[in-house]
Amino acid sequence: MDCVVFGFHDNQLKVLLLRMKFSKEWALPGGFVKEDESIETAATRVLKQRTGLDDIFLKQFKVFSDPQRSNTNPAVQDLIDSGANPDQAWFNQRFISVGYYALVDFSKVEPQPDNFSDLCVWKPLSEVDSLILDHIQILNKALQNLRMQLNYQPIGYNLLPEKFTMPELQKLYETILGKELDRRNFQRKMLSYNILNKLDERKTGGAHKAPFLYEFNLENYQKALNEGLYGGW
Amino acid sequence: MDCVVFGFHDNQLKVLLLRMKFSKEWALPGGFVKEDESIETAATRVLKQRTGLDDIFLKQFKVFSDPQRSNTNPAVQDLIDSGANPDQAWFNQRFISVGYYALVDFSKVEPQPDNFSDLCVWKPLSEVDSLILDHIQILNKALQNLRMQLNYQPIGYNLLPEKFTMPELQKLYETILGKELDRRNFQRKMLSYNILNKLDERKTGGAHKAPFLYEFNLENYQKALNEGLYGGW
DNA sequence: CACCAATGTGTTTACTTGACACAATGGTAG
DNA sequence: CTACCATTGTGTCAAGTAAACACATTGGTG
Repeated sequence: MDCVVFGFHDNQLKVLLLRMKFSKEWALPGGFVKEDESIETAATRVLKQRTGLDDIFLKQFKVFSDPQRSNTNPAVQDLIDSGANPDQAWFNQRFISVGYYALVDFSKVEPQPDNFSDLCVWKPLSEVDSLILDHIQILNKALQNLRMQLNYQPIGYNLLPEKFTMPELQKLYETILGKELDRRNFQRKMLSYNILNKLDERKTGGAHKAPFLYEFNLENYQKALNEGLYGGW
Repeated sequence: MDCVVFGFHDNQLKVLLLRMKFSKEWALPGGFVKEDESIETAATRVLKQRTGLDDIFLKQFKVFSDPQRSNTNPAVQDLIDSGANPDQAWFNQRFISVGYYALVDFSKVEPQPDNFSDLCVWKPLSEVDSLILDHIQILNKALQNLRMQLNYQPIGYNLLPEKFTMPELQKLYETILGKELDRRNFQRKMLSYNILNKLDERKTGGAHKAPFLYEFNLENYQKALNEGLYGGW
């Protein structure tokens, strides 16, 4: 099980990455599924360890099962190094991995490396180049799925603080999509989904006119997650 | 790996099911993933055996990993019965299954039972009630995903013959959705996707006015599969 | 050979989306 | 303290899209 953890900060989409102790290569957070837990449970458990957070938005997006994806594992030395080693050959067998992506509130995460790594940090997407194994493919596929999700499901809860402004939400969308949107049309479209509650507060502090704060209407948000935003037919 | 194979016949959506030799319970086609193949390959291999077809539309939709889903396997007797048995305890361990759904041309399928089953037949969705293990949940989740797919991806290739009429395509949509659509609006919307080639032939034989035949424009169809039908943003 | 169910095609209307205008606000620079 | 201005709040208009509906055409059937 491997997780692509997305966070939003500095008007950038960032991913949580680990640096392997030995090879100093970068990797996605992940872990093995225990005998008595579901994969969801494993993902939740691992993410709790890496970020300190419970209740993370998690979406399973693909199983990676190419027989060649892991049979020569460059991280073997790290694994051995970290003491958890039964037998080197064990690590060099074929593994199947279920890919998840997670959306989290950047400001609430406290990154923690695991036993195989010495660093756990946020990296802007643009600065990610090479990762161990097929992790770069997992990352790309996660991003593709995230963009797809934008088209028919709501996004933002778990990625933004509880209260946020319309411009912040828009920036999030623009960042994920990689293009700019019209401010007024965005607001109209967003409001038409009925997943937002407009609050009576404004966000002060920034220069310029203070924008209103919004929060997600969790009931409708959840409904939209299940049923999709566009009826379609 | 378990597959929900959908076919369209008699204006009904049907699923391919197997009847277990011993317990006479119904099950989805499935199989184990070999050491040296990907899960896709395994699914393709098993479907080739069950249906005789290559090149089937396959979509991975969910991994089923509840630890309780299979640890008391009602099909154990069938497995033992069929000779392929190492050790009864082996079958009673915990299994994880990757769910796929497949869309096939009903008329081209030649159903073949596997080693554990004595029957392989099409069942209308409405007549499916109980299946072994969590297969009924797998089926329901597949159906839910199929309906979702209808909203943002084209469907029909693999489910219909090469040449088909607009009313046939509409019936397919109506069947999957479980509701009726306006004939004229359906046609306009469908044509606007640019995934159909209108042919100069008509389908004769039926009573009443002979409808035109269409075929899918594979290039655009494939593009629409990848990019989705609605830009969204 | 008239009938009729089903198909091909078009129109009208309501609604949605895209492009853009203008007033209001709240720090900031001078 | 005040004019300034980037940014936000709100609205309008035109173009495009979708829903509802009408009518002529066709090809077996009785």
